[in-house]
Amino acid sequence: MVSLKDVARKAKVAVSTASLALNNKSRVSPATRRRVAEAARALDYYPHSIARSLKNRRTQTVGFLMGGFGGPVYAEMVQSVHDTLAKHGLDMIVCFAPAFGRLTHGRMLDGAVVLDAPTPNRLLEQVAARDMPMVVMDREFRCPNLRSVLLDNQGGSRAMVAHLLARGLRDLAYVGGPKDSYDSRRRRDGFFAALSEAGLEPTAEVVTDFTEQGGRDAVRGLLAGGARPRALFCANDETAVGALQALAESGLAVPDDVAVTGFDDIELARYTTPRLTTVRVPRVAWGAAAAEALVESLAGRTTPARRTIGVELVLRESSGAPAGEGR
Amino acid sequence: MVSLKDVARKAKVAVSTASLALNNKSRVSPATRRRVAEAARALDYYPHSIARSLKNRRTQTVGFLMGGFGGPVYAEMVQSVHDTLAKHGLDMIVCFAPAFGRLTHGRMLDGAVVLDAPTPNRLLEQVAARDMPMVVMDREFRCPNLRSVLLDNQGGSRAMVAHLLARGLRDLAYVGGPKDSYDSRRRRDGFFAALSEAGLEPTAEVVTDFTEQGGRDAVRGLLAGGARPRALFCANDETAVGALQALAESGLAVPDDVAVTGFDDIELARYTTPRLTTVRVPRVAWGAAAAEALVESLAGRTTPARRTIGVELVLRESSGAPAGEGR
DNA sequence: CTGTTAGCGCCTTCAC
DNA sequence: GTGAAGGCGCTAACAG
Repeated sequence: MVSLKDVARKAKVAVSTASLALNNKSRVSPATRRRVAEAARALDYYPHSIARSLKNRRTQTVGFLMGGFGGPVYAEMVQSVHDTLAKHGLDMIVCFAPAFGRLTHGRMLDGAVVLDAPTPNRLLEQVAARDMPMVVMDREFRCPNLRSVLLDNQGGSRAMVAHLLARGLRDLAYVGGPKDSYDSRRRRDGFFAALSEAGLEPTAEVVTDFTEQGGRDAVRGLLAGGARPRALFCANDETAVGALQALAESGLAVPDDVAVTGFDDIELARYTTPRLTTVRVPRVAWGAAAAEALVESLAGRTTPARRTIGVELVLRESSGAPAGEGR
Repeated sequence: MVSLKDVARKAKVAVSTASLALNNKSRVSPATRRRVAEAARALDYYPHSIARSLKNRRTQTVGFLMGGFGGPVYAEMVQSVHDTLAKHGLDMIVCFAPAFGRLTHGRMLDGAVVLDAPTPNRLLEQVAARDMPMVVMDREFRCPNLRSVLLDNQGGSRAMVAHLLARGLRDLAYVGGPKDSYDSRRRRDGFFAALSEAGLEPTAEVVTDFTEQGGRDAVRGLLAGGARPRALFCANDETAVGALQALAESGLAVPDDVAVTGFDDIELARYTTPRLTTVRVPRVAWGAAAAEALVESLAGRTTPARRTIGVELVLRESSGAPAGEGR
């Protein structure tokens, strides 16, 4: 391990001078600067990030707290967060709940992006109180050092309901997600609000866990119970995929007997039979916006405490939209 | 920011004593230990990881170098690597090529797992030479501080070829991936070896970029050129999905006119029409094995320089396997 | 058992 | 323009 001291010795200057020279800081004579640079190169010197961080009180690293990359929704978004941070010279460390406290409290991180519903507000408040800027993507939260970058889930649900109603469908069933998820709750809010504004009530409501399996089971149960909605509004695509399977088993035609819609626009949505009408969540833009917000906070600039990312309806055959649309 | 010094002062002991007490190190009298613990709690003290790392010369963090989480193959594997490392008290920092040198040279990392074909061997050698243990998942490499954990790509290809031949298919075309990918090259090796051992030659060979789009274009080209293979051996699933689309466009039936096989067993493979026969890559086991190998290296234990992870044939309808198999 | 001392590698006043 | 000294927060000898 070659340190600045070694470089200084080789260049026959004091460590401080070597430091200044390498960091282009104060005025150092061109001659010494060159000697130092040369010595550094000769020794293959590389600054020790940890030592530097200790001194600067900045690690150039931000954490991304999430529940797991498992789902098809996250990958692109995480990538986007990473890339955006990288553009600003920041590294990203992926962390799950167990490590989060240690990482933040230990000041291993300069800041964090959070997308993990189970994490309690209290923990976020604690971390924020220790003066660590954060951006949350899965809840509204008013607190110093904390900003929210959220999806317009309600808007998406409303648009979807409007689409279904416009197609003349009236008996809509809601196949929902976990109540501990912000996105899930807001999607539900939008659905119910839109429906009641139209003077309607849902035919049925079931709750699932946002998985394909969960969707299949829920819809099987629904059908077994004798319900015959004209449309299933599923709160995410994976659930909708399960719903399609359950309907196929029962010999019900989609969309002629029952229309099905999802939410997220995962890749799979273009491959189901029929292809799935859904709400596109702009994952790249979402992640980038979150990262940018954090960068601003780190720079000490003031930014809106809350930002909303728009979503977009994607019409395909599962809701009876004309074939060929929605690629 | 409350430091050990504050705790020591509050507990009326020396910093070193406080350190010992909190880390349960040397024998400290129960009374002092308690006083220190209490002071720490009262002050809401948390050790500063960076300072600790500087001293210990260990960051408890390992890097995962990859090309991007984009693809459907990576998510599960990365997750598995992460979880395995977490079990050993290590954090994982995801890094892409541009940041890798800085992170390793700056000793921000204790070690690294590498899965990124474009990264030159030379860089890995440099890093290894700086005494950083690494595990590579995408190349064979003999070098101190470096071990390989690889997929049995050849075995998978051979098994697949055997399956196709057993179904009586003879005119096989190879739809390959990028030549700079280790997995891609090995899959090709296995295919050609198995075929030539059977005394056969491929009908055609095309190269793609492992994407769906690439597969579609390649197969379109193949068909436009007048080729009429009885089976398309695609070197990954995404390519195979593209191939299925191209065949559908041409009105060719799968598997009756042309059989199609993939490699990886991504989720999508169960949803194509017909469902895709492929080689299952055990992503969780693969990631875990890589992580374990790194942990062993970090602990200074000697481990085999190379380990191979087995793969498994998954028969579905696209190769004419009886429906109902392969879930 | 506890305190004193000496760094880890770097950066940054502050004199010269 | 350059060097000496101090300290970031923590740990590990070594004394007492």
